[in-house]
Amino acid sequence: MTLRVTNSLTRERERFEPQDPDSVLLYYCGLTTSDPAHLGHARGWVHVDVMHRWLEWLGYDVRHVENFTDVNEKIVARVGEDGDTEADVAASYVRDILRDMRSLNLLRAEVYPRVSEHVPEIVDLVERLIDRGYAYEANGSVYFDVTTFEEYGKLSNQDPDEMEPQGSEDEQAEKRNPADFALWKAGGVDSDEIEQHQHDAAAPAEQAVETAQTWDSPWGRGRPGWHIECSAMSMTHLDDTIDIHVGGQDLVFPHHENEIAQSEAATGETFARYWLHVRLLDAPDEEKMSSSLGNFETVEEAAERYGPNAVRTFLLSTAYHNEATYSPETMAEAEERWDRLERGYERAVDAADSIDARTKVVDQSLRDAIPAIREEFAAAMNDDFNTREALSALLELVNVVNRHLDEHAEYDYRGLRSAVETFEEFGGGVLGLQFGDAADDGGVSVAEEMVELVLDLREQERAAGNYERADELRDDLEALGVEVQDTDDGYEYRFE
RNA sequence: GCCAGGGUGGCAGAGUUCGGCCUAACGCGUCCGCCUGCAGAGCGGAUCAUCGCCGGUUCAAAUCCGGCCCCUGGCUCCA
Repeated sequence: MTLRVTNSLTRERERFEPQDPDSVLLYYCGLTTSDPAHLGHARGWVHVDVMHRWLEWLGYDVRHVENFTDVNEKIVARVGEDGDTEADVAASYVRDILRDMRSLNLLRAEVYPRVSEHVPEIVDLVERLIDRGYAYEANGSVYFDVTTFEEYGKLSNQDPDEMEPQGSEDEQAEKRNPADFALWKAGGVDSDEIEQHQHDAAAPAEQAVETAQTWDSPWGRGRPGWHIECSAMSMTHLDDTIDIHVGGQDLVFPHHENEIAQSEAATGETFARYWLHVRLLDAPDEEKMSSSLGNFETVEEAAERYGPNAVRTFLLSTAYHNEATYSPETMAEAEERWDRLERGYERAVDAADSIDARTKVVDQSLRDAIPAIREEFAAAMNDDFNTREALSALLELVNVVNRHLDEHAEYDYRGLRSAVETFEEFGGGVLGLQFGDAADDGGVSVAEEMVELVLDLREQERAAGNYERADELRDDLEALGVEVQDTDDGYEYRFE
């Protein structure tokens, strides 16, 4: 069984074979640090995270690089009146974004390179392109001449002649072809452009512009173009040719198309062998969710409100390249799915813990189901990272466990243990869900002891027939986020 | 206009690459039953889809071919 992925370059599902059979070079086009991260970004992160985890499960050594674009007009537009600078604003958003990533239990990338720290590499790359005849200088700016790269348009399947011009009017005047794009931009940033992106609390555009970073180059002082960074950082931290390049599908053109052109022109080698594009998340009004439309739910809000596991369950409940809509309803459903999964896991753990490891009870239907479910999960992941199906397989495992527990007076120890292992290995290790988080820290917490104290009191009230009082106590605990369930063997509870 | 991707039950969403195991998964919702002081959780059962429309190929089509309708994204900063 081998991994197959849908390659945007060919628009076909292909067998995945990295250059080096033991390792995978993975690059993800990260964020421009000009706004808080929203759920749409999280969709990309979580799917890339799961790809990373699955590749490791398959035995590959994964080198994962994810950039931050910390030099950009939109960042300058966020400069406030309190004396901060483009660099300060960017650094502050980088911190927030890394915090958001941690909150979603993402595996760390090996490197999070920033544009501001790679200007020398960018300048080198631009020089190479000029030397090789693919780029030209004009008034201190440098442009890539798209007519020199025959395959220009191969990713987005477009003809440069039919494309609309890229860049501002001033740029148009100095470019040879309308579709040429900037590799290096002379001078600082334009205050009119900044003004367009500014919010309420912004500093006057003229003042903000003063804080924009510029660097020396062979063409004079200036700033790197938008696309060149990813090429430079990908080559610097990975290699001239990488295996997988992932990004949002909104980046197909022009960003990724331009990356291919400038990278392959510079090295003569294939830039990325497999291009995977994550579909944009739709907002409740069915428009795409995006920073520029301002219709987003931030990662911080969502993680706080629903918890990281429900958020991940939501994002993984749709395959990465399909349409997905965020709404209170779809999110609520994801919460239910996650709850069912976690309860199933906890039931299996509790049941296994409650019995002697030496018991000889065997439930053949349980034992047979588990390898089948494992196979289903692996097949789903290998089929272009079909996380929806993978999640379904795990929910099937919940069914199997529950049925076993309900239908048998004596439990199958080994069967339950392998179910628990499957939850942990696939749900935890691959999908990055965190089971039994609250109870995970070993000893019994004070909170638990106090909840038990209250529940013991409630049992006394129930025994005395004071149901009204008992229900009050249960409601009070519920209000504090403690879910109470009565069973034949007494109460059970869990923290929500 | 050009490029890309979609339209599957009340909702959500797999399956379409390589047609048959799809009388269509998993979940949510609704209804009934078991259990329960009640509730929840769980279990059992039920409800719910001629897979956008029309035509074709085939022993066989959600899956292939042709036409049509509708939707979304990209072509401008955006994961």
